[in-house]
Amino acid sequence: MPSVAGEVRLQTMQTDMLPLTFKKTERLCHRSLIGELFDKGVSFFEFPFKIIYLQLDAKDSLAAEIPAQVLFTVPKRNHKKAVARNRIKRLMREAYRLNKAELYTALQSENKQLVLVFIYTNREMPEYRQAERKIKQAIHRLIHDITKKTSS
RNA sequence: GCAGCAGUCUGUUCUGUCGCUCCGGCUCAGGCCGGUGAGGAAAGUCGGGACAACACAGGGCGCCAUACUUCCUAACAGGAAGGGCUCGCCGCAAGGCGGGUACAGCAAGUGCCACAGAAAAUUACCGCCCCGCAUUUGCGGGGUAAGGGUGAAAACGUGAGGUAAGAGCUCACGCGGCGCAGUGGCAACACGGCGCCGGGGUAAACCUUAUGGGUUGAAAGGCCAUGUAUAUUGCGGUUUCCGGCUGUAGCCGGAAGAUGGUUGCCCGCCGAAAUCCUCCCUGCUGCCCGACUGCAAUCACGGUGGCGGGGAUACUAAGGAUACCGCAAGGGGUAGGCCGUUAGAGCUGUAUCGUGAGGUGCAGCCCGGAUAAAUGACAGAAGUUGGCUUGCAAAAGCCGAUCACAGAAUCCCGCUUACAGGACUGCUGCCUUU
RNA sequence: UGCGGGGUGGAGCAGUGGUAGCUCGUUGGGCUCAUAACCCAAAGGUCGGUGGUUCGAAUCCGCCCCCCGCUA
Repeated sequence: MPSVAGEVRLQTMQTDMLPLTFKKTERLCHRSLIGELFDKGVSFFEFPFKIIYLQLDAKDSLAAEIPAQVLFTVPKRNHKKAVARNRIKRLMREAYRLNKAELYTALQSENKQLVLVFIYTNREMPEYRQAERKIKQAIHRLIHDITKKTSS
């Protein structure tokens, strides 16, 4: 029964410490911060995503209790129709929302804050499951990068 | 029943889990509860408005747009009804039905009409006819536009008269145009009558006529925060003359009137802005002292205004200071918030008026408001549809389709374009049954 | 959001109603021992699409598609 399996999966995730919400404070809305991110941020590819992130040093812009602010974007060049762009962004956001807990705990343990952007670079429409897998991989790599930087 | 054409409407639903936007309520807070949430095209940005800022006595020219009539509308290049023209089908015909239509004027002027052709608009190559000279084919002058050929298009058509040959030159019938009055119609127009005329096409060629049009767009605009921009620099100016009143400081009227403004140009018109007179110390008092956020932005310091007190200095409009007005130049900085912003040419129902687009009345309802931009993801079920299997059929089972076009960005009315499938209406044709 | 410009052989561009052209490139031939240059010749174009106006449209008009640019 796939329905039961799906519900079980969600219930197990609910038992985690962090809730699965995705509020406005977790999204990157500040114009100048976005500019700074694209200007100075570090980037890597996890096909079909390009991820750019920037660690914030002082607590200048973000509120203290928020570990990270994120932004999802799809270039108009690859997807001409607004419907397609909206859908891809929604899928990305959903995958991030369900898998961000690990990143948050890692950041809190390192006492760091982060702004990051996911850019969808493929011309094809994504499958949800595939997108979720790739975003998980990207988050793992992100955690790896952060912890390595602090240790070195 | 099927096909074609034209038009109208609709365009997936339910359940569970986890989420998002806005609104309301509760909570010290994390958060919780309730409600709410894409389209017929939200698209293209092609018309027109609302709204906003700036501008604006008025007239002429220019520029842009529109173009059968009447009506609808806030308005439109939109729509409705009607008329003309045209195409298709049916019919022997009269006519009927359906589709299309940028449909004012070339008979106001100017331009253009390749090639061909004599000539593309004051035509004359071949031809026909007359006269003169040669008397042989021909040459010269004139008349003519019926015939020939060219072309997309050749100077009303047919017949008769007429003539040297011919020609609307004349006549009959017909076709078309203009004018006049008549009948029907609100009108476009239709019908028949009289008179005159026969002028090719092209205005999606310039143009003419009529009508309309201020410019810029929510990145408008308002408030707040930040910043040295009310910065700074240059030029010019904050009047002159006349008359009257009169308290001699001004007031009233007229003329002139810089830089300028008025839609691109011209005329014309508009067009005038100001106060003060040193500095220091001190008391009381008012205001400012971060928009947002937040339960809360206070006090003090500092700044500034008012009313006082004290001290020093100066002695009166020559001048000085600051301020203001217009034009030109002008490097950089801020990149945030709130309002505008969603109750509206609104939606639903109903009655009524109208052929119709639509109008009016009554009742009920509140129905997105985001801003790197919410309206979603997953799972299941139903529906639709395609394929396969079973079955005479009805139907059943399995597999598939992330199930048409597509996502609000100030709002509204239209137009245009995209659109799986489904429903309905009208007309035409064919077939079947009665 | 508001607006502007453009689409013509393989490439870059002319052509504003009357037979679609130029330069480079391509192909064939010549010249040369050979290549380049040079000379001669040839091929190659639904003029972005689709309707309309006109005797006639790349050109004029409507609608649609695509590309580029400006506006913070």
